[in-house]
Amino acid sequence: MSDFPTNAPTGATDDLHATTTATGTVAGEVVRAVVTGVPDRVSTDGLEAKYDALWAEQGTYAFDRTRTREQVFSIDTPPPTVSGSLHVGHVFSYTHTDVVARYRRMRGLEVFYPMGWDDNGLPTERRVQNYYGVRCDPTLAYVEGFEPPQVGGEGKSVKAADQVPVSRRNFIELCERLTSEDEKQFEALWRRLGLSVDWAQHYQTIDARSRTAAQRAFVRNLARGEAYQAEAPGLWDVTFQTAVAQAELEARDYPGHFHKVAFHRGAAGDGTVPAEKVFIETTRPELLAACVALIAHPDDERYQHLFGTTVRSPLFDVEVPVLAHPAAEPDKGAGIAMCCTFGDLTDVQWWRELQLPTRSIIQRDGRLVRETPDWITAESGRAVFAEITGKTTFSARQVVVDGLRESGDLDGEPVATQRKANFFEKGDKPLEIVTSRQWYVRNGGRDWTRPGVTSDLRTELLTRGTELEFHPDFMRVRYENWVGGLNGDWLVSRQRFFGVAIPLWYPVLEDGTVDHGHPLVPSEDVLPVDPSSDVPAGYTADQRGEPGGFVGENDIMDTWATSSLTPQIAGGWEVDPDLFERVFPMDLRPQGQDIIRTWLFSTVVRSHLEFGTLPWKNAAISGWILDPDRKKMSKSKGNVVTPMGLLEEHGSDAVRYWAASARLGTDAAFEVGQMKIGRRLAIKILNASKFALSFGLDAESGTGEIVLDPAHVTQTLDRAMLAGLADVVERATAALESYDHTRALEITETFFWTFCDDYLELVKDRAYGAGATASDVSDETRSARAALAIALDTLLRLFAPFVPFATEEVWSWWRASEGSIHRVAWPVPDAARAAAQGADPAVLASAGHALAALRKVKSAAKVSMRTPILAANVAVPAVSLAGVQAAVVDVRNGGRVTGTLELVEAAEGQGDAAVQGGIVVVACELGEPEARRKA
RNA sequence: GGGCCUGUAGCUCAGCUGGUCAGAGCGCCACGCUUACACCGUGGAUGUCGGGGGUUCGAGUCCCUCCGGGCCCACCA
Repeated sequence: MSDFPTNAPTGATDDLHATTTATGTVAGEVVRAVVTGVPDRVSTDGLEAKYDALWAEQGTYAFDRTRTREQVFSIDTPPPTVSGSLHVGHVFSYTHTDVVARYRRMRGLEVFYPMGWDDNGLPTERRVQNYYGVRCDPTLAYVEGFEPPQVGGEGKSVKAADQVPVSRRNFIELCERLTSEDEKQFEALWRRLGLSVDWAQHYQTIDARSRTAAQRAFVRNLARGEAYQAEAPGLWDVTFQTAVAQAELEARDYPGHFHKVAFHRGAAGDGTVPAEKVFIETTRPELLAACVALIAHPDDERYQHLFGTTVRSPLFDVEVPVLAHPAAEPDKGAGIAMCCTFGDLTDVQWWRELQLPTRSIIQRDGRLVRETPDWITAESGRAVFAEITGKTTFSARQVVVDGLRESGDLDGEPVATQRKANFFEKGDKPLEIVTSRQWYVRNGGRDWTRPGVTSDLRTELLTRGTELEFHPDFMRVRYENWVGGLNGDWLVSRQRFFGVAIPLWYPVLEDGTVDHGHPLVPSEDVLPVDPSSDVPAGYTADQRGEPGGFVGENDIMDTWATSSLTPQIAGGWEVDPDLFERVFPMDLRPQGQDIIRTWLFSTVVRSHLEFGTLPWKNAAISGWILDPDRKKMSKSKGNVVTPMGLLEEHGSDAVRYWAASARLGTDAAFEVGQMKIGRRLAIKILNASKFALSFGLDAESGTGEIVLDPAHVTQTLDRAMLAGLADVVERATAALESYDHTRALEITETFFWTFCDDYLELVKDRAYGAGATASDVSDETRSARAALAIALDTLLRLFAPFVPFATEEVWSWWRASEGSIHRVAWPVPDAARAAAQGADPAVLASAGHALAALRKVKSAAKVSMRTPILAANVAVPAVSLAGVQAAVVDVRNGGRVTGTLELVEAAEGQGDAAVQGGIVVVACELGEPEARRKA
């Protein structure tokens, strides 16, 4: 990918931007809207394609990079893994982000909303291998114009032997080729969902810009002493044959057996001490040959006499010391442990602290070494080992256990046990511990303070955690637990082939050995480099691997080493400084809770080390999608219900509604029912809007002018409705400000249904203004029409972040000249409140209850709602009486009361406040149910 | 073993700093083709707010405890 695309605003986008400032109804000004193009029959079908195209054409979501940092709201969007497939969980969480983006945009902020694609890492590597039938071999040279042996080996894996080895650069090119296809599909889905992403702002985690950023960050870490290499025992995956970081660990149940094994203590030559068997218990008897000591707790009574002496191992007959160490737990196993190099991390601790020798027998492929080790000197021991050389740990265990049983050193039979073992999250064999040279970046996992700084890095990072606003707040605990529990620095090197290379070379000394201690570092201006093909400064290509020459670092970086830089990559760090200063530090990082320890934390580390700041102010954490049976929705199940299928079946607004109904940080059920409700809401918005805009239009053309003039709103009921709406605006805004989109939606939705069911029913007769012409309407009619238009204007804006397609459709019927609704201002309560003239919102509630009471009579009488009421006596609680009276004309119209409507104050205890606000129809005379006249 | 979240009508969930908080929608029942909407409308029924203690004049709402569900970390002898 080339340089960051610039977005010089076009004329069209310029106009749209201009409308982001508060104007019209939002500012309480008079707006004259021309209604055109309201369809006879509304539908949500096809809105996605129609408006996606329009938004793209008009650049509705294009980022205007003339804005300053204070005017920008920047989002560090999670780059989805393109080699996987999107599932409903993605739709869910990305919708949350989009709601925030749309809200902030309407608040007048210029939203920087990029999209990245994560094509780094093992899933892509495997997919490229199978798709093209190749594998990456970094030792090979780049081949210009390489064509893979096959294209489209989808689904079936190609045997390693049949894969054609290619250079890393060729492999990366194939990756980019393949993922660009995936990206098209992903983009199509996101567009259909209505994400207001600026599609000009996108990146791939393997593209040149990302590789440059990752290498630049690493080189700078190195220069500041934050990156270092060390030769040390570490967790190792034998399947993938790579080192694994703490963050990639997963503890899983793993079946094993306890073996009670005897070590032998010989009798003292002078006969003062008798021969003794010392029993240990182990689940890894195959490591017996790697034993370097037996270790018990210093206070353990049982072993006091053994400390400082030696014992001999069974079968191999190797002498090992018995030592004391507080990490030994007396109540575990036999209380005395066999320390091997290396069975687990405790062994590493003992080995390090007690300065034990290294006796490694497990190779990087998970098999035992092929040569019998020299520390086994006894003939019998060497003979036993010869039987297990080159075997897998599993086979070796069989041999050793059989041998122990035969020699009588196995006490009893192995006892089955269920233990926890560490696994690489993508692997299926327990991790081994092998010694290797690796690169690390400091992350507070080990004590470290920077030169000239007194604070410890871990403390600094914990402080950053307190500065970051987590939504919901309790997610911070996960960050703190993780940072507090780190037990080592961040292992960033991986012994894989596909990924961003560690940008280093090493000198080869005259004797042919590689001098890892003095890496050759590229200057930043030549990045990105691939050390396997590029040549360090001052050397020539033919010096590669030669004495006096150089070798390239073969390792690549952890995928998180790139992903931890997404704000820098998307923001154009060092590539586009002008952009970077307008968007960084970013405002928001949305992400899943499962990657707080990886993505979130590593991004904080990188930003802290490089800039001494947080990478963003807010972190919005979405929950999981659960199956109806309350289990986390599995990938397989999630793929059965494809996101695109969902959108096609229910409509994007509907699916968004379902997603937006779930709070941040809370798991949500996959609920088709919620989507149906969302669809209903979208359709209701279309229908109610069509109705609210229909009054006073020219009957012939269906067009006309609607005047949104607060001064026209003179009637109490209309003012009360707007007073209620003002409260809704205030509360919904407060909710969105605190990242509580669910609440904002709920508040708006509740009001909207009241607006439809009660207010619209109450005022429609008055709004029709029977007999009135367009130019000559009564004040009452004009008031209803203005109130309807103002309310609709506000409601559409409130709904726009959640239901972007239906609201845009309605907007297009009467406000198209103002551009997209998604670029107009978010409403403020003041405008509606001013129009309400201090009216009490309760008037609408009271009138609505009165209407409901009248409807109840008809419902109970099983007659149509059109049935006229000839006369009625209605008891109204004192608190509501004035309100009902103030809107009595509308109540009569809504209830089709043709005769007398007598309102009396309800007696104490008359009516139930929970039912129609306590309003009771005491007596009622129904007219002829005209609905019965069927053709 | 440590920690976080969660348990409210059949289902999905609201109930914010303790006092109309016992709610919404779906589903269910009955009715209704009303000049926006049958992809609809109107009305109705539904719960010892997981169990048990406690604080309080008063507790889904605070405290303790137990039980159930989900998740994170630690635990590899």
